[in-house]
Amino acid sequence: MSTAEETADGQTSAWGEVTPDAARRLLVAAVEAFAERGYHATTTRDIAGRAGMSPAALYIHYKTKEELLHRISRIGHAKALEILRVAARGEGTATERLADAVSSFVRWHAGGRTTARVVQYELDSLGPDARAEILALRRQCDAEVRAIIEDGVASGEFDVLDVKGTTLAVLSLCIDVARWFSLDGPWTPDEVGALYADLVLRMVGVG
Amino acid sequence: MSTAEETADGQTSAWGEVTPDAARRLLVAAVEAFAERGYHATTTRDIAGRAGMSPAALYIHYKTKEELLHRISRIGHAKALEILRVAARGEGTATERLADAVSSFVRWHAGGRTTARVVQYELDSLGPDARAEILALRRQCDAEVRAIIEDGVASGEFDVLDVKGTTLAVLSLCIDVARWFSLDGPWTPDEVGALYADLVLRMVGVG
DNA sequence: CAGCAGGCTAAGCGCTCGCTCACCTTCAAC
DNA sequence: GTTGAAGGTGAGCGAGCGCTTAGCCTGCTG
Repeated sequence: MSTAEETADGQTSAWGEVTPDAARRLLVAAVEAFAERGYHATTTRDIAGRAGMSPAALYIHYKTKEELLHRISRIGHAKALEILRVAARGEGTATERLADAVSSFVRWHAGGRTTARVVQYELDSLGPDARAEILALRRQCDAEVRAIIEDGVASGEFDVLDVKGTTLAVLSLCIDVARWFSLDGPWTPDEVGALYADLVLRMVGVG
Repeated sequence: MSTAEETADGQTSAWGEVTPDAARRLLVAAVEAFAERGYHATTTRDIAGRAGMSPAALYIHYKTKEELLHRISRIGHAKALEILRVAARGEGTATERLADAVSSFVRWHAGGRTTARVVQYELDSLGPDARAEILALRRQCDAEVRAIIEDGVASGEFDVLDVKGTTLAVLSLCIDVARWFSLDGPWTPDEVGALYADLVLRMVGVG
């Protein structure tokens, strides 16, 4: 195995920042377990077992099971925000930037749906403080998409009745990909990304 | 209290078919608890407590905690399917029927989001047999929406590149309403229904 | 009134959970 | 070669879980 690790669903992980090695293995194991069964149905024994360690080893690197979820959520949301930022603040027309944002955001949710599922659906299992921190990142994601749509409306590219509602719908559509997407299904992440970019452009009145 | 019961989020329930009274109270309590905390984080003691009964009372009316989820899922999916059927098989053009289907489906997810959340997001907590039964209902929901879209394509009302993918996206958009909608937010269920019907018509190229 | 079936509870069983603790190994520093 | 920090284990604690059981009310039947 090289230094670039692979998760079960083939996504090149962004967990490189997590050290030491044992802590990263535990984190990756937790992502897979949480995605499969949900946070509450996952036991610390299961996580440690997947990482090839004893149950007690988990507590050398993490204070609680919830800290694992918190770390996963923060890193995952940071990655999602980065993807949207790059697209939103890139060059090109609002149309091009929106298509870019949607297709790359959807590709991330489809290709890394193990991570995305945890990040998007296990939020409520966090305590109030951690939850508030993550919700702040989420609001920033919303702001990036809204900025593109507002640009498009201002330039006359888009025809949108309700900017806030449309922004929410676009993000909602992308996020829900993590719920239904499967690599066994008929589409690749790239294909869903392209399809969704087209659908979203129609939603904002392009074409 | 009248015979028409109200859940915490103000939805007039469709639980009238559940008898006797104690069994219905337990079911409504379970819906609320599952929606708030998720199936695995909900205890049978919590459900019984919300229904004003002792923990043991639950097992007079239901064999297991999972049977509660199963019953909720089946009744909820049947209701969702009925909503789509009425819209899909009503009179009018494909455009009118699609708008009707989306707005009423979204209204159900928003107004009864307590129920909808359980129905749409706790499916994986069911055992294989129950899960398969519910997935069959879900496929019927998909078929109803797809039929409308195919009608619209055939009549020339719609311009759709990928009927299967667009059907999935439409349903996905509607379902995700249950995740984010809140009565404390800026919209009523009716408003979201109208907004989403407009967005979906744009997705299928009605313009 | 006695008999009894259905609905309910208090108590608690067996189990697994998140988490801890006493102890062991490895290895770099001196 | 000794030491001490870092990383790991096996055993197990207290708590809470889903679920059961013995027995108690209540109201209908004869």
